[in-house]
Amino acid sequence: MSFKPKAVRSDDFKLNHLLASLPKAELARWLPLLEAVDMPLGYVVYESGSTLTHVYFPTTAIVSLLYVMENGASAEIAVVGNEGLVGVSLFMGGGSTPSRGVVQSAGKGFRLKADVMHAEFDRAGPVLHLLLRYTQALITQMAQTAVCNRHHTLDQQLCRWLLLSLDRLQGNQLVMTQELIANMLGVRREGVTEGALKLQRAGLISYTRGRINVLDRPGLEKRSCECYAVVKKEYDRLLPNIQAT
Amino acid sequence: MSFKPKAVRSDDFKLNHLLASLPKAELARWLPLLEAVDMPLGYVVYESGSTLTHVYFPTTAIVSLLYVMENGASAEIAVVGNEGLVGVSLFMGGGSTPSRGVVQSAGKGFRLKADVMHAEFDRAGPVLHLLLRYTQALITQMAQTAVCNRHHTLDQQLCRWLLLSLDRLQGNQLVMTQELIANMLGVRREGVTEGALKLQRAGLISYTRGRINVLDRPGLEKRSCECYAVVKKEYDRLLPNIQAT
DNA sequence: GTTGCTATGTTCGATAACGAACATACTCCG
DNA sequence: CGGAGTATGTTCGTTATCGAACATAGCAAC
Repeated sequence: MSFKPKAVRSDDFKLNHLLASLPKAELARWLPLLEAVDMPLGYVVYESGSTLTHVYFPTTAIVSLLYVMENGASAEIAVVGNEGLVGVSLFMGGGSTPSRGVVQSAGKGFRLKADVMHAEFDRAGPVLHLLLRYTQALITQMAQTAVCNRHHTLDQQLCRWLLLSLDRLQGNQLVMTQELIANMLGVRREGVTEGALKLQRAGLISYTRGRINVLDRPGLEKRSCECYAVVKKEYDRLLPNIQAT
Repeated sequence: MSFKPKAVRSDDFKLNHLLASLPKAELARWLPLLEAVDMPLGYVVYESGSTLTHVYFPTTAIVSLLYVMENGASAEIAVVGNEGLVGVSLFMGGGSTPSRGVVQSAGKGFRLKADVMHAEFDRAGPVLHLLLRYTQALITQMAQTAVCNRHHTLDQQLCRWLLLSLDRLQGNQLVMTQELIANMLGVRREGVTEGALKLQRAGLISYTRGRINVLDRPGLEKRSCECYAVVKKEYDRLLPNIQAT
């Protein structure tokens, strides 16, 4: 029996929408090179300023891109789940970026080595255009985060954030503490508690110790600011083959 | 005498750092296709959701990318001057973006038609990598804007904004009203007045009716939040051939 | 020089979020 | 079952910014 390096054997990769939408030829090239990885809560996918060694394609995990300031405070810039990929700076140029990628909801994913990614990108084929369209959608999310941070209330932003996370998960339960949410939004934990209480009292969610059940999704959308819809619409426009979970 | 379509005759294009850093071969192709344009204050380079017809390379003008909300409030996402280009969504994919590009400081620039840009991009040569590195720098600016909007005071943001604008101009005078600055930052005009007064009293700037003179640039940098330096450093890293004005 | 417009300055109460301190309550583990 | 650790709830004074209203002052056109 010969040694066989780890390779993708299941169809799990299809859970990632970018991987699922690859043309057959590229998929055939990628499959032997994709490495399945566990992405536990808090795992740092990449560190601010460090050279990226892989690009990650989450399937069931969610990764937050966040910036940590000199004084330790942080703010989320964007969130990436099964709709996308973590590490755009690898193919955009530079190979690093002044933010951090942290797993915000535990799960699995796949990764591809940097040199493989570069080679694929340099083929200048359909993969390039797919990745750039994804990056454009990510840019929209970042831009909208900036706007949202400027103008919208914590309550609105909480709704937006819950919806963004929900879109990247199966089911309607989020496993995360209010403390974690506060860190992502860059606000105090108490503020999240108050916001969550309002939502619970209104019957939109219910939660206990790190488990949030969304009971009324349309209700959340109503309470959210426009930012959620703007971003969602832009993802759908730019990546039309990629359906929501 | 045959008709000669308008073409670039002066060396003004070199004022734009991206154009100046083009390899000779690409420059030769581009020169006959570059169109010199006036960019007056308030000129809308592109509108939210509209299909881009050109990519703009400012030389002496500054363009703000901003998002206008449903209720009319606005917030700046990023600022582009002679270091870059307006209209990345044209080559990133989609051809439009949910923001608006507005001339924030009058001046001149050059533009290139969409189909020319696409053709250049598809050559997958040095131009592609240059444009993507620029886009990566722009992404950093957007991300940092999000962080800044979350955590920093109006006074700090005002300093950051003045410095960002100053970097994109020759000289040390900014021609813009406090009202305009307020619109860009997404704050009240009164807030800008108070911030500007503090800076004037501290001897860092002096101004009258839409003309701001920067007297002490290092002083401004000290009062600014870290965001300015982070963004500047990233531009320098990603576009090393491109010097500040 | 007067009139009108625009830019800047000033004030006041209202509000959203902060920072800190502390109270409760669930759940896991022994 | 009981205790430790963690998650959530509550309160209070403080601060930055808002929204609105109004005052001053430079500049331009007649």
